[in-house]
Amino acid sequence: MSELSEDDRAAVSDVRSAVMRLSRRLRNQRVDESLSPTEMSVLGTLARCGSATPGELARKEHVQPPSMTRIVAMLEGKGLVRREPHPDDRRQVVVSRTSQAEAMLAESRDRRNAWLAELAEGLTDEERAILRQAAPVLEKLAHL
Amino acid sequence: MSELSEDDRAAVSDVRSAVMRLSRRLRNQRVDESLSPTEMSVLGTLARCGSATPGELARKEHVQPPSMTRIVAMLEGKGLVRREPHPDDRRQVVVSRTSQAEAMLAESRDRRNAWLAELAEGLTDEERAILRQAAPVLEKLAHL
DNA sequence: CGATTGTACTTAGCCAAAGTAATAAGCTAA
DNA sequence: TTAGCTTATTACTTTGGCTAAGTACAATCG
Repeated sequence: MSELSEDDRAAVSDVRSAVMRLSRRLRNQRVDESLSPTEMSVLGTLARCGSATPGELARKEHVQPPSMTRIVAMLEGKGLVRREPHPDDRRQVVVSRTSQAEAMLAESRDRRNAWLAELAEGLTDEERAILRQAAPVLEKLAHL
Repeated sequence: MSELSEDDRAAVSDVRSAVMRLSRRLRNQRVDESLSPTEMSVLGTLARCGSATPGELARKEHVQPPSMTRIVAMLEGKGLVRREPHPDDRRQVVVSRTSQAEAMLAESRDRRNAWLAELAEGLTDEERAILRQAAPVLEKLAHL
């Protein structure tokens, strides 16, 4: 395995504290009041995967199964997600988005523009470029 | 203000979900069992600033003053922080680290190496370079 | 000088989100 | 067929923020 430089150590330490602060702010300044960031994230995952069982979703989101059960129940209550019996295994459940969820996601994407624009004001073009590069790395880090 | 590209929008959206996932993992996989990431972050801030009042710390960490009061109380209870009266203004309090905190931080830094090394295995040199660049941008984003 | 207004921290109580433990139902393989 | 594993769920707890209200002190205005 590769050795870490002093700079790497400092960077990860900085990323760590920045991530904690950002996560707090994202919780408060969420664009859609009715959906927590995690619920939003689950809808995003479903957008990529099409459909999945609660267990799969829990693993992907790095959340315990009971939490995912709760999140799915919430989303189902809001009509954003459908729970269907698994064709082969009657223990399992298949979760998929409803058309209402797709409409909601589209609208939320629009509303997010205002917030993103405001956020982007504080960054230079160069910084935004760095962020574009960093997004997939953070994504990878989150799944490691 | 500058307009955002489609890529920028996608990047910020990805950063958002990655940050939420990472923050959850950081909460669980913390190196020191007895200290929450926020408490750790406060000690780090104190390491940079030397000493500060609870209000200053709350602003730096983007937390409400009552939360900081509780965090400082917790740290004081563990003997990691000292609360002294402000020399000029008897309303204020000056918080500073104890030598025990410095020892703790040093030990934690050592222990973090194992976790960092494991984490680094999954990243390429290029990705680590991106992370080094991204750290200050995330920091800036968290304070915007 | 005294009253009013403002500031800094604290206390008390609430809430959201995630975790653990225990349960129920269903699959699988000896 | 039964013993043991897996999946989802339910019930309860923990954590870590928040707001509102309270206390003590400072500063300012009449």
